[in-house]
Amino acid sequence: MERNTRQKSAVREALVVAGRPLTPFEILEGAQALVPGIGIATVYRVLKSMTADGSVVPVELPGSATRYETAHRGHHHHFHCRGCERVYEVAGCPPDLARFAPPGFVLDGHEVVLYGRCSTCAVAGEG
Amino acid sequence: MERNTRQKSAVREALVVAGRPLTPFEILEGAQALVPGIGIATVYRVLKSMTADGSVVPVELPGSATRYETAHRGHHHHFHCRGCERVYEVAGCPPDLARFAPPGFVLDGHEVVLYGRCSTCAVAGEG
DNA sequence: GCGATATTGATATCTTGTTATCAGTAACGC
DNA sequence: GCGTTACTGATAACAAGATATCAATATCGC
Repeated sequence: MERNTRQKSAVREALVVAGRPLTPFEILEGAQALVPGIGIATVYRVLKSMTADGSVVPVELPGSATRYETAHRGHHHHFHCRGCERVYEVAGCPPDLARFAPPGFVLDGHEVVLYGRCSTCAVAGEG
Repeated sequence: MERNTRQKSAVREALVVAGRPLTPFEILEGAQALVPGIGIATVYRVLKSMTADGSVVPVELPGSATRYETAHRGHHHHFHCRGCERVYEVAGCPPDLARFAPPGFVLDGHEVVLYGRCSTCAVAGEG
């Protein structure tokens, strides 16, 4: 039978607190604040089971490692900061994307990724 | 001094003929039709130099290997077929994406990826 | 509290995409 | 046509992300 462990709670909590998609390594850092000593293997294991049970969903963006976010967040897209490499959730979605599909193509999904600088990096001018 | 070789021409030709972003392996297949015996290492080498001189640009999409397309094709996006995994170019672009960026965020680029079935796979029902 | 066993942490291993190595080949200025 | 040397093909090596291994530990029904 599945057991509730401090490690699983820490992973879930790290994702909830962040409110944005995190890489396994970012999750590790967040979870270590709650459970010192937690290892990356455990993070991957927990993410795998949470993805399987649907409580967490993978977020794949161009050219970077898979991130994870809590499920049931509604349709949304992402903003990828070029300064800190963090990914943020953005509400809203361009209407009528189907008109861009070539004739005869069947559209069943889409992904929009915005690039630029988050409020912190825009001010700091870093990166 | 740089030399023109049949291999370089074959890689370029494969990209031009396809008219869509190709993976290094797809390029290899296309180039082998022109130059039997061409190897994957050469494809990578040629792509690297063409990317460096700007005649070819890398196309990174979520969850798949980097593809390459000829440069100077103007602003466009891509359609990723779930059936054959081929990626097609799509013209057009949703207007006013800046309104989706959170307050204080500076937008300097975007990527739109459409998913579904290309005309061939839509008819075949395969995948 | 006890015991069965699911889970963990450290690390080795695997996978996929890409690059380096190196001897043999071919492009091109002459 | 020749010679120099950039280029090629086969394959070993790398890199990064993810998974497997295994002894030690912690959870939870009793």
